Amino acid sequence: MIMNDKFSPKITIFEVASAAGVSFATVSRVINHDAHVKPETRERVLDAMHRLGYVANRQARSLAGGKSNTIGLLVPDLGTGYIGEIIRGIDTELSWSEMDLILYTTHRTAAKEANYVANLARGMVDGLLLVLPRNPVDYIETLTRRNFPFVLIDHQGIEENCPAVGATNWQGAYTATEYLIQLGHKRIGFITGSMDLGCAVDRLQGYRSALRTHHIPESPELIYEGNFFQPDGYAGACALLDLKDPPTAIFASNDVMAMGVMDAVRTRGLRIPDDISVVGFDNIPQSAMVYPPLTTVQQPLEQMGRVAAQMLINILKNNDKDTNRIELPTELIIRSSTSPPKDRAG
Amino acid sequence: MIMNDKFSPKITIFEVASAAGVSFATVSRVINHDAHVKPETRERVLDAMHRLGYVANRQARSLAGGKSNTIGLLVPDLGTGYIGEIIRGIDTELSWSEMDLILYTTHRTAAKEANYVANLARGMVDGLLLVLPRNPVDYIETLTRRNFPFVLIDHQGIEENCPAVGATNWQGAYTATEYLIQLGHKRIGFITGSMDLGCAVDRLQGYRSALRTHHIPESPELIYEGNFFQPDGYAGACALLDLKDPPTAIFASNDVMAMGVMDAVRTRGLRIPDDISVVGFDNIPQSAMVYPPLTTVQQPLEQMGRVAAQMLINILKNNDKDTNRIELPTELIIRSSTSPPKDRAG
DNA sequence: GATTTTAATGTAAACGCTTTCATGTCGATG
DNA sequence: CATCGACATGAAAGCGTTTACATTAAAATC
Repeated sequence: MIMNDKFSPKITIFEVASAAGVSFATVSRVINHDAHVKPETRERVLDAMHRLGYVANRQARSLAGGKSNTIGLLVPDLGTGYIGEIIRGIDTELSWSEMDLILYTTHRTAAKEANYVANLARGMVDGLLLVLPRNPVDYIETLTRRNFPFVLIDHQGIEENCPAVGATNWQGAYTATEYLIQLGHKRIGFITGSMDLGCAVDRLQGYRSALRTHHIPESPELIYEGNFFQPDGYAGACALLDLKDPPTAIFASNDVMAMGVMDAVRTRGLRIPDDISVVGFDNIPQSAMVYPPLTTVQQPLEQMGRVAAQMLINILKNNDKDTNRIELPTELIIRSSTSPPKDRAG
Repeated sequence: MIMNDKFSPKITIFEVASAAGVSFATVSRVINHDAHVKPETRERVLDAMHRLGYVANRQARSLAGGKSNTIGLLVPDLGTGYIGEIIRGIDTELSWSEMDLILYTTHRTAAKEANYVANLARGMVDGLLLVLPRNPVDYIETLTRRNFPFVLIDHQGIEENCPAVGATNWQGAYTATEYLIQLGHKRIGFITGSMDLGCAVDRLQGYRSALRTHHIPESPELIYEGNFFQPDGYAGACALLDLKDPPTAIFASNDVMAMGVMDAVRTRGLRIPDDISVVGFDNIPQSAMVYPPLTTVQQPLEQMGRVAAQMLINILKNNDKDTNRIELPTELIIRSSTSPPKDRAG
């Protein structure tokens, strides 16, 4: 039954009811898996529904039932594939429930973000999934007070405790930095992400801690503030390579910037990893495809989406208010963009 | 006004109406930009709405008005960034109208696709945007007969005439092939996409036509049937390079497969472009970032999304049934993965 | 100034469903 | 045999809008 045209004139519960010889209320009960329906009756109704090609009207259900069976997904943009991975996870998980997904792109505009949230929370959707929220402080408190279900994805707040899934950014950056140190690097450049994002802060902290642990003094000039975009990587690498005492390795806070770094390094006629080691963060699909393949810290993006969706559904179904922050482990993926520094190798 | 809590108890048109001292019908008129409202009254209502933080209930509007102000977007998946670009375009265009976007991922399952379409067309959405539809024949006819608005994106049907936006795939492949021929290549390998997709067929035809035009005999063994995924590129390249008389250039039907080709070529210890030239199709963001940067045929993905959204909105608003297939021009982007063949260059 | 048009607003009936409450049926109980 | 409960079903009241249709007020016509 692809699409039942013969019956095109709207099939409502009324039609189904009369076809099955019951009242429309009974049909509604069947739809909603109400226990108080005789199995035989249920069968008859189900059969009629099938025969007529009945499809429930979602808006009507929402209006009457007070829930939309829709969850809202707010993302900054869709450019990098980073978000795509997360959505894939969400989508997979949602396909088990009967929920629909409404997509909103904020284009990194904080105002738009707050506005969307305000509207959505007024009944358009039953729950909210917020990816990489810009400044959620604006609305999280309200959402919480209203008891409106939501889950933050990839946001480490300094704020209160609320449902969120993230990755162990600190740990990931720490491990990667330590790896570089163990290769023999002493001067390691770092390019930050947008510092208004918790994950960017955490990564920087991880880098710093690793240096501290290994008694390598931190040089402010080795830290370049970027914004998670590729040109920042390029600019950052240029700035770092222009230092009198340039780094032998550069750690970019995400893969996209790392690509920019690679570009800059190559432009200068330097080779990766022989002259400069490069490390990224995220493990987006193309990081394996660039040349040389990028050593990076893997974020379990798809899994993050999955887990977030599960959490939200759980809150929705069981009104389980106790779900809290979950951190998924990152993993260092060693590829070919890193090696011991030249002077030491030689 | 981020979110008006003081008034949290549901604000409906009734509340607004009494606050503005008018009947609720008038409020509805204001919302729907009805001409028959005195400007002064409209002002008063608008003011009340703003003060109370009124947000219209979408489900109710849909139910009563018969339209959902939502358009459905059906995509195969979100893995490659290819779709992301298209969505970006759609999203941009939609942000001007008041439409929402519901996202459905079919995971390349034809059955799921038909099913979604069936459901959606029954009132959940006002119109449908179908990206890279799998076998739309199943439902296009029904959709058309029902007069349900939809636009196909990136699908060249052999079928009847219906609203669609695509790219000049044939032309793009022709131009790229011709470029390789002009570089001096005589044996050019070709890796196809999924041949159940119109665009894949067109690209193959473009390749063939270019050969024919330049009187180069077509060798069946130089054509490898792929599926648009990276491993197909790898496998295809291996097969082609294993020929007794291997090609001096390989043209993959999309960038993702071209990456696979590059991988295979490097694995064999051959150099790009010195030993083998590689050309892709799509110009996805990472094609500029791989090494060497990939020569490819640019598809105006973002623009395709934009145009498709415009078309749909146009159909929706003006019931303009005359919109038809639009083909956006492709463009050959020459980067560093191509050069004259070795024997001739040497 | 009485009458017709037109503009502005109000009234009430859908829209398709969920859900509470009331009704009816049946087997079991005293 | 009358009574009680549990279970199955029906009836009806919303849910928050849109949209004919009806009404009123104001402007225009003669």
